[in-house]
Amino acid sequence: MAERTVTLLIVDDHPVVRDGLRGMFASAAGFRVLGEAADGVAAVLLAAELDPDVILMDLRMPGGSGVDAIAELTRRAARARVLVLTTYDTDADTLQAIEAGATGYLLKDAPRDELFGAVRAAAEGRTVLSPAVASRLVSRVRSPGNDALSGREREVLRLVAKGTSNRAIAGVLFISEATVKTHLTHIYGKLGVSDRAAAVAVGYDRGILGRAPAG
Amino acid sequence: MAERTVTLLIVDDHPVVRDGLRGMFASAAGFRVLGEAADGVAAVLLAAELDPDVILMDLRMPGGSGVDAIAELTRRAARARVLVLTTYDTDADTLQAIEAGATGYLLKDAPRDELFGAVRAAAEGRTVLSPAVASRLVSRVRSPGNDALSGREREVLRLVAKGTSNRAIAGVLFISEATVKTHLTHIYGKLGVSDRAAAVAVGYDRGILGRAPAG
DNA sequence: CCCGGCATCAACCGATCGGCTGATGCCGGG
DNA sequence: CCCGGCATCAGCCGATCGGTTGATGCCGGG
Repeated sequence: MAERTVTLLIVDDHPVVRDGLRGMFASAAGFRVLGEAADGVAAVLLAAELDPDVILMDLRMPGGSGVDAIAELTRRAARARVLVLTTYDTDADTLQAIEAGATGYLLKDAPRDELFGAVRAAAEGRTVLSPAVASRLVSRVRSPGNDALSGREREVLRLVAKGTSNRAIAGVLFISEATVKTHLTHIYGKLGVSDRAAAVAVGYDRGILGRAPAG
Repeated sequence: MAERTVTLLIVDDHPVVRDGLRGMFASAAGFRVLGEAADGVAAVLLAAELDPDVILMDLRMPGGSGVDAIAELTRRAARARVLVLTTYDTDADTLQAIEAGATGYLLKDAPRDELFGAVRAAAEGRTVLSPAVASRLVSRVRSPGNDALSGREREVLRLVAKGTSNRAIAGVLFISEATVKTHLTHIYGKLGVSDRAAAVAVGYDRGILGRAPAG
């Protein structure tokens, strides 16, 4: 069973990373890289064409995010298992990827052997999570949904981060200022803060706000 | 002159990236990778031992940052030129690396040929900047220091990001609330915002606040 | 049916914020 | 000397914020 060759598709917008991954799997027995893609859209097309066992995917790429690609693969009932391999393990990313259908989630600093093992496990449909991600999921399961912002709340937070007053937010979203305040009260409670500035900071820390360049 | 072999030291905490870079330079003529390091401290030691022409260095690594390593190499008058290769191009990172002595600065999504050219240029002591970094430096030179926060201003901003009120900040910093407000007025002016929430957001966008995981 | 999550809304009021107006003093550079 | 940057401080006041108290309605799941 460990002798079965696992076929791979590598999805990352960084040439260095694609090369590094290809080189790693080329030098290890039991893996075959079928192809590479630099963005989510190409990944979905190539997966349909090449039908790999496992797709190694970064989450943050220009032109369609990894999460969207995973969701699309899931929608198409693609055979491939998606193993997320990324620099970040922020809350928003982790959960979205897993909810979209990813089988595993590893950070890019994982040693080679751990990566190989994770790919094999993913090919067999087993879930592999980096320790940090596993820990975070455990916490989330213990207090489900407690700190996940609703879509509307995220909208409000984004406008707050732009410096928009409650009154102006009400105008933008066609709601009353009282509703804006209510949303903010919920946001503060979920993020464990007491004012808008701290909410923005936690929003960035958790990946709700801002977007770093592709990882 | 283009036939001269450039020797390299690769510094990055991600095995994937180190492998990718080594593979890239192995498949190109005119380069030789002398060694690899996973953190800044090891980089400084290896540079002294191997004496490479160019050091390819990431800025964010555990156990001593890239900027510190660059500064130490500069202090030791190491022969090697440092080419920063990183995921980010935030203001704080860019300037710090260049001020510490880096010869060039490229983003990891640079195509192979651009990377090769940059390494050759760095070996000759020529400065190579990615377009985004170049553009930012030009803006900085046009209005030097205009939007750089003073140390005190950064202290105030960090406390604001924690949700501390002006009055409490005054207590923490042993100043009057009027002084806190004055600092904030300066901060808002420099960051081009009108309230604390937006200041925190821009603080994150510019790398003044927060720290993302290693790139 | 009940419950929870989400979205919506109102009023009151004390606290805080930020603009605006001023000011002083120190330091380094030209 | 002057100038700019930095740090410090004061007072006034309108606007905004956030806590608190309530409320309604929709939807889906048990």
